[in-house]
Amino acid sequence: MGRNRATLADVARKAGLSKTAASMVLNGREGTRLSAEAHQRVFAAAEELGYRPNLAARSLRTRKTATIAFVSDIVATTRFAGDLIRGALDAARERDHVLLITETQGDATFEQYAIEAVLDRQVDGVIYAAMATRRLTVPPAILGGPVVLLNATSPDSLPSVLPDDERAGRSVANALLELGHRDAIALIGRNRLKEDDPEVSLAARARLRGIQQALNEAEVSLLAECFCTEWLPEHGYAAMRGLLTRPKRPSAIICMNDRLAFGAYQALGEAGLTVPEDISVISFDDDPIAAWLRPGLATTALPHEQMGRRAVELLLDGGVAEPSLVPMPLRRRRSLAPPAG
Amino acid sequence: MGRNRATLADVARKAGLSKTAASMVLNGREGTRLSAEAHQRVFAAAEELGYRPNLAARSLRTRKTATIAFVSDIVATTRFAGDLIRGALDAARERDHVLLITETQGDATFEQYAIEAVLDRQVDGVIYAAMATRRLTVPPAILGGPVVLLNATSPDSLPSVLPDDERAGRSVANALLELGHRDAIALIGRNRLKEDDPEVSLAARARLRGIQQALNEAEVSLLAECFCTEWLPEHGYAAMRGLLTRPKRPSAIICMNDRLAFGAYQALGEAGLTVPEDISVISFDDDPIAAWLRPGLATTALPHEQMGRRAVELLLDGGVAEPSLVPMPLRRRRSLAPPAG
DNA sequence: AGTGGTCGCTAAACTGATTTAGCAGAGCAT
DNA sequence: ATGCTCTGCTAAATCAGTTTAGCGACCACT
Repeated sequence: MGRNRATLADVARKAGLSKTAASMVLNGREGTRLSAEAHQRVFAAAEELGYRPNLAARSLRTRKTATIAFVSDIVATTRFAGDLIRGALDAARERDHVLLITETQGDATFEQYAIEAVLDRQVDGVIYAAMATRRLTVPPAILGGPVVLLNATSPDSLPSVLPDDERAGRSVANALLELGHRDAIALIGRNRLKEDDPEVSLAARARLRGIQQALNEAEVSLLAECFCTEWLPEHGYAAMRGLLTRPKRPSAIICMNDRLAFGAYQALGEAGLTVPEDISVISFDDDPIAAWLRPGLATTALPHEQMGRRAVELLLDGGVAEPSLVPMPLRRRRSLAPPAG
Repeated sequence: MGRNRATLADVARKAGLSKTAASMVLNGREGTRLSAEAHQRVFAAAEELGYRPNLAARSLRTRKTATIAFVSDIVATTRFAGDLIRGALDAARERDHVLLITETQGDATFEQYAIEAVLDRQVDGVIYAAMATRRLTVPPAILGGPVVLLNATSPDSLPSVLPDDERAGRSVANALLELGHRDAIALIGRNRLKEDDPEVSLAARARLRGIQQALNEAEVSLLAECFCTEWLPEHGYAAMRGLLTRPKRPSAIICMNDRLAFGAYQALGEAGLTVPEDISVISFDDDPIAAWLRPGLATTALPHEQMGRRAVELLLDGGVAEPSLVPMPLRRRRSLAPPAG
């Protein structure tokens, strides 16, 4: 890979100057008293030789690598991970940095390995990302340098980036209230484990809190709440079927995520009901499937790209210790309508 | 990040030996005549000091970084990318390597930047990956070192990894033939552009060829073929609606990917038809949605994790120039049944 | 006694950058 | 003539490893 590259010494020789001079010119050092002509000659020589500095040599000396580690539990394999990484990649490129990606797969041995691998490579900082928004404890080994938590918080009060699920909860509830839904709103996706254990999820609790705040302000209470052991389509399907056996049919459904909503759609379709004429549906995440459903599913988007970007910004540009909340925009699609009758 | 780490000199001093001796022992060099006792002392000292070599210093000398560049057009943001990356990550870890990830976003400037960034970091090799299986030309700059194409081929006859779409096409057609479908099989997703331009897609042509081979062998011809401008749910939906207006209703549908099949399901649902009793459906990709559909969608899985793994293996363990085809396993799900009546 | 070979180990060069410390020459004042 | 400052530049150290060349002690053989 790229042998015979020109070195700084080559550039200096060609410019008829010392390595010191060449180094200073190319790094744009202030306060050196090198002549304008010397500058010219160095730039010309570097250009002509296609000089690119050897970063291994540079970082040996400076202890900077212009490289950020992106360590995640399992995020790189999630449907959403791409956006997290893309945002980070973009922000890193803008700052002339590059991303070293590793995955721990939630396994302590792998984590140990990943941490050592990135520390050995002298990365300038670590982004520690989680798949599910949650609280976690970071391995002490990486605390020697800058760390930003992505989609996670920790007891160590490190800078962190989280989606603003609580506000998203309010948006979702308000979207229904504005359309006139009041006494027949049902919720699919309650889950004690997710709501109570911050190491499992922070999103469930925050979304729920947001929804309840908005409903309380409007003095509305939920018609029904369905508990689901997981947030997968099959659970949304089962919950929706359950709701349809009740005496009073809901006018609108809030699902805790899009996959549940997909399941709900399936149950509604089988029951011969149409969205949104018979029932409105709204949810969270903006999974790609939300746009594919017929009609399109209104939802609040997890701003993964923004979050990845923000994490890099906090890491390189410096950031505060309190969590940085990234807004989740409401995607209005055709699954919303005023209540029938 | 990791200041005050012990250096080789520290280890050597503690062991009462020279840096040379310490280096040789720790690298397990054969043919040095260092005593067993010297080995002991070095290992003990390294262990005690928690010594980890500085990789910048090492690679300055050896020109090896134990780092692989994963350069993709836009793959890192696709739903499937995660698996590609995970496979590569796993294989890399097993070989004590790490992945540097960049994206070109199909933009020449970004590509230039990405290539320079990875070459500057002296990576040991490059995996050049594409989102859609296709032919492409790799930037000459990276040809100085080992390169493997992932999900792509190039005119340069570089080692490459591709899914075996043609065989998948045969599996798909055979699955239907085995169930007794013959004269009422329809195909959704023909697309001249994808079939004819290898720089757009290699998958479309290969899948089609496989399907036609299997049908020809059974002396069966397709009832209908629907052309789609894209392979998105809405196009599958439209195509399926079109098929249902014809005099003879198909007994089975082959969709060129799962998103089309999802659209087809939607149209079938609206028409009050059930899968698989009225119509069987089978497709390609094993998008997560295939498992979420009701009934589950039979499909041939893109073996992304395997492919990522294979790419690293070819890169580090050496590989041949002809494309390495990775089988696409058939996922049998409930969307298949013998033709009605 | 001299020569050659093996054993166990080390000094020093080398990789390619950054950075510190300082030198030669010009200009000016005393 | 001397001392001082300023300008424009460079030699050499440094980072932390790997690698080359070779040294001294000991033994065996002629």
